[in-house]
Amino acid sequence: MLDIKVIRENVDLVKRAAAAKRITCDVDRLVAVDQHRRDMQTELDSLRERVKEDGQRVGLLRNPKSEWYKRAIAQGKTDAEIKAEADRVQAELARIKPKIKELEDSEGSILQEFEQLMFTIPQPADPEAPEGKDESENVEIRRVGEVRRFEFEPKDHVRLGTDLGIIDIERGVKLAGSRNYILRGDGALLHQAVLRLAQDMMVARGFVPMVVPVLVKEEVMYGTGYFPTGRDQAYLCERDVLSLVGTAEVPITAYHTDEILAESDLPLKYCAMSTCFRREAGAAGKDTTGLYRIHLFDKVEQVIICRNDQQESRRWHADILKNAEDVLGTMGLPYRVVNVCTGDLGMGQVQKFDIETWMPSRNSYGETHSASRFYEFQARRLKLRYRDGAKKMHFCHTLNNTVIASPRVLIPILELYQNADGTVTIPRVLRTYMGGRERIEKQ
RNA sequence: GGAGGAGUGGCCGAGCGGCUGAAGGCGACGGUUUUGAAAACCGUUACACGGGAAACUGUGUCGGGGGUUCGAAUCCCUCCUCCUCCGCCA
Repeated sequence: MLDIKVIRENVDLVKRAAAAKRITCDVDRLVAVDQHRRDMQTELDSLRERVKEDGQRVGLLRNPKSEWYKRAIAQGKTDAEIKAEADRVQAELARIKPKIKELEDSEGSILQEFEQLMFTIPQPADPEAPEGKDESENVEIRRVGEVRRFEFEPKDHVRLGTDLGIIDIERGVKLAGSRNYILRGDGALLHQAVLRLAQDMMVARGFVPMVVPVLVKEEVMYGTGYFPTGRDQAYLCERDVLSLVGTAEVPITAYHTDEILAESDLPLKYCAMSTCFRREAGAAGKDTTGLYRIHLFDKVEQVIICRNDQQESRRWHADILKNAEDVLGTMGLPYRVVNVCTGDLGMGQVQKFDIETWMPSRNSYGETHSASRFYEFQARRLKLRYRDGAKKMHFCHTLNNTVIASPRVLIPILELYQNADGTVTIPRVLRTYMGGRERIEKQ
């Protein structure tokens, strides 16, 4: 959400920014509705002021003990005259009342439209985000790690996992439909191992671990920017008006909703491991094989809430990016970092770095992490504020990044660490979570 | 799920139809005093939207929504949340 005052004064800029993001929104309509809304408020305010003042007068005129009443008597008015005046004013007010009600009703619908339009205006991208139409124009920033060359014919993770008895896609689909899977034995353990490793690293870096709701209220989805635009990507529990989150970013970022924090509280660093639910609507036929694009996965997410300062926000962005890179680094996985172009940015993101990890079966880097900063876009929607030393109120800045998402990350792990005999060597850092074992063998 | 009770400012807590955005206390902040600190005393201490260059000013907000009334924190309806008891379940 942007500040309506800023939109009013920068209509062209907002339009251009939306165009750069390839997001359609009706800025002109918003500005018109805003004007309408303000006119209406002015009118209503003055009407209400009158009701308030005159209503009070009625009370005083009807109260023989009031100063007003005594003064009127002193001026030579009779009780009957005073009563008549009270009746007159009261009758007049009674006539205004339906008019106010009528105005209030139309104000309601205008406010509603205003809010809806506000929700569709994207946060302008930062100048550091490259201009581009879609993900094909993302810009690679760096590559880290050696891509392994195989001296034998490598298997993809599905073949490998199926042969080892640790991945069972067929039965996953039997139970839950396409894009579902079952991990068993060392597959299940490996999944939990990477999550634990990631969480332990974050805790060591001062992030507060949390366990959060994954079924949340609509306002939380709106607040974080996933609604209304991304509504079709979410599983809804309509009977209860709750939505399953696609990431723990949602509940963590919304944690301090409606609060006014102290500047000294900031930055707040949180992480949470949670299950993530995604409908993958519109992705039919895309990435259909294996554990890449699935409806349900687990993820450790990191979120930072910091002061309203773009430079500081940038620094934390670099920080959370490094956290994720370190997780991949410690597991010895080769990856590259990509600066996401404007056309591939979401509603509220000002800049996003994706980390893509090398996946032999795809013969390319595949996205495993996504680090975004929002400036105050989410904070405005969530009313997430703080007071500075001079007691001035500001919206916070928010940022988030994946720490690890599994089973997607199991793709590079299994494929890159496979051996000619079909076994998989367990990366050293994961062994403590796997009973100290060195390899995964057929079960 | 059934029966009761309760939701007021950062916190505690008054108010139960009018001049109450809300007494009092605590906390926090600023000041006086002090070598410094404490104590004491004085003052300040919500948010949103609108108007205004600003000073300032109008409106709304006492869990949410609706209603009664000239006028509602106060009365009525409804929803939500929390507490207690009973039932059920992990």
